[in-house]
Amino acid sequence: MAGRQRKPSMYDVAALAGVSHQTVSRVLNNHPSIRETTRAKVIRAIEQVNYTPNAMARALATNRTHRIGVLIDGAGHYGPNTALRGFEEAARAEGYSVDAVSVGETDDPAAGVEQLLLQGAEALCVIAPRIPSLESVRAVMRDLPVLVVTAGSAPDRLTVAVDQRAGARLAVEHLLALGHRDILHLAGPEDWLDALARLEAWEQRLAEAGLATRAPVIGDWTADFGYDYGYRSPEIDHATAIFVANDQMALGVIHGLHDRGLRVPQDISIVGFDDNPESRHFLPPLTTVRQDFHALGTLSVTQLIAAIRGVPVPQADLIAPELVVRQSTAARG
Amino acid sequence: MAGRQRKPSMYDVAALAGVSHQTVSRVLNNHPSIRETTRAKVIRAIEQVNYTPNAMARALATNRTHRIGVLIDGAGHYGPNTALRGFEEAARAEGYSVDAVSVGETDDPAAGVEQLLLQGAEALCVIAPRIPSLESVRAVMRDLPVLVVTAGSAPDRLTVAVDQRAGARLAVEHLLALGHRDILHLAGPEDWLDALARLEAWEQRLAEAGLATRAPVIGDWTADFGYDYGYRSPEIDHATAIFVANDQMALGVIHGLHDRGLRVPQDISIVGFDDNPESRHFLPPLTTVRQDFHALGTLSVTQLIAAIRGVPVPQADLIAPELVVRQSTAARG
DNA sequence: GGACTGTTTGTTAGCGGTAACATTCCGGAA
DNA sequence: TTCCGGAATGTTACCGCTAACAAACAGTCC
Repeated sequence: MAGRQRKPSMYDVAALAGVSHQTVSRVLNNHPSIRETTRAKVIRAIEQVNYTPNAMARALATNRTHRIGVLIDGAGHYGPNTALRGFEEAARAEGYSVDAVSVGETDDPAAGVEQLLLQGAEALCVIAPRIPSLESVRAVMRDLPVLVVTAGSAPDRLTVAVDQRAGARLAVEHLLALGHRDILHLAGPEDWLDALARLEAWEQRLAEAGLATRAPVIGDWTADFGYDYGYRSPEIDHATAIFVANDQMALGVIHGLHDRGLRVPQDISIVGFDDNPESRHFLPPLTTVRQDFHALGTLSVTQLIAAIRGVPVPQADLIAPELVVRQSTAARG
Repeated sequence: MAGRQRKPSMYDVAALAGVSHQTVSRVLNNHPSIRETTRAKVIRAIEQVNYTPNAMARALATNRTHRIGVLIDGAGHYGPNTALRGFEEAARAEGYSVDAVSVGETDDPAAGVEQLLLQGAEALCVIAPRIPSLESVRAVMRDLPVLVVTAGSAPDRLTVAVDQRAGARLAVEHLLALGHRDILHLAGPEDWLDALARLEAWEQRLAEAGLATRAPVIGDWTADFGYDYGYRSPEIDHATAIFVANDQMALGVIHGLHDRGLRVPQDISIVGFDDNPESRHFLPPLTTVRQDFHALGTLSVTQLIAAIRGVPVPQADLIAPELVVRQSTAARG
């Protein structure tokens, strides 16, 4: 009801400068045919009344909001959060503002999408998506550009991703090269595409090496889960290495193994995924697969803005991940 | 120029339902005097054309955006990020959307504030502020409600905070009780109010105990910095305990001490601050001070919305932090 | 039956911009 | 001087909604 205090409008500026409101508009939009003296007058008036344009009114008139919606899963985790920061930064540099909605396990992603549309998003970006998020976005794909930041094939939509499969293979190959033959996998939640890709690549690489794989354990990304797994899981007794789907769980696994009386890497090797800034300071420092999350965000903006403009976008190559070898892995004892 | 595809408006709905556009508006806003049959007709029409209201137009007409701006420092860190999630969640529940701008070390916070205002924020929240952010917000305090999530006194503005001083005292007292007398402090950046509060409380508590304090080292919140400090700092030779300003740095410190040949807690005790979800899985698990960041965000929303409505807001009490004792601290050897 | 309620609906005028068209201004060519 | 054409400015309409007022339509009461 109340309404905030009214701010000066173009008409106030126009009156003060002795011109029409449209002239003020032209000055603001750098229209070519404005006399230099007029422009100066207007600018002075703008400063005098401390005018700022009203983005809502402009959006209404132009039918352009310059706003990009981001639906983000697991915003509390390092990877998604870092990607979001990169996205935000790049978008701002291009004159777009971003409207981010984070969806948790229990939230309905469709509600998030709806909110983004209500706020007038011109395009949508889905970061680190779980399958439900993907589906809730499918319905709007014909109305506006949608980009998904994730592994997984995508014939119909835009995608930007670090190559999860390649990353997982790097991890497994590293362990194979060290002589490990019984390599377990502690996976991420099964409704996360990235988790799925890592799991599949692990299975596949082991199959290629002619090794049997045991059923992976499905975790929840948290260190707590990792601890439980490391402390209790019976299968660990027979294995010499574990490929863990993210660094946080890996930290927990190391802790759990420690409490169980197993030493890393002497008794068992651990490889993580992501390369969080903290991972190099675990005890022992964690061998892991680095992904450039920030670049992910930046690249997403490039693609989405091209799509908004209607420019044909070359489907970006997958970003290559990188193996970082530290002390949590060693040759099979 | 281009403009997205035009979506159906109230007029389209009105025409289809055979009523005036204003009646449609009334249905949408739950105006009391609408005949039930009419409401049904309108709702059916809304569904038929798949109408969604245009938030920009509504904002223009009402001069209300229902948007809250958040300026966030250190969005990459656990604490601020978690607070932001809590804030976002609570705001959405109240029917507000949040526009978050994250400012890094090098960014100009004033630019962030300006963007938030341009987007029509009705109120501003500053999370985990460094001093420059606070100053850039001071200028707009008379135009709209501003709330700062931080320690530090605040006669003029709204504040919500975990009691940093109390937290730091808990940490120091714990160490004193264990018999430590030479307690170092690795602080956060000096332009962070929270870091400052922790540092001052450390100094003060030691002074009260009649103990001398050595000049604290100023860190940057990162584990890398903590490692360097733990590995190299000469003063550590004389100390038996270190109070570290956050958990990430504490992780690095433990690593650095380890590489230096010092054992935690046998040779030296470590207390952190924040209680990140990972901290209980450090080796050794970290004794630290827990802050409820999520509650911080929720509480902020409550206060800001009250302020927007013009309701007098009782200045909230400081949220009490909690000491979590784990294995990184032990009685003085 | 007519004036008097209150409920339900319609009409009109903005909110603050931009787009499209109309107009004025000006220097140069005829 | 007159006329022309582009540059500079003004006018009007409209984007999609809400607020304020006006109108129509009951039902009540005397």
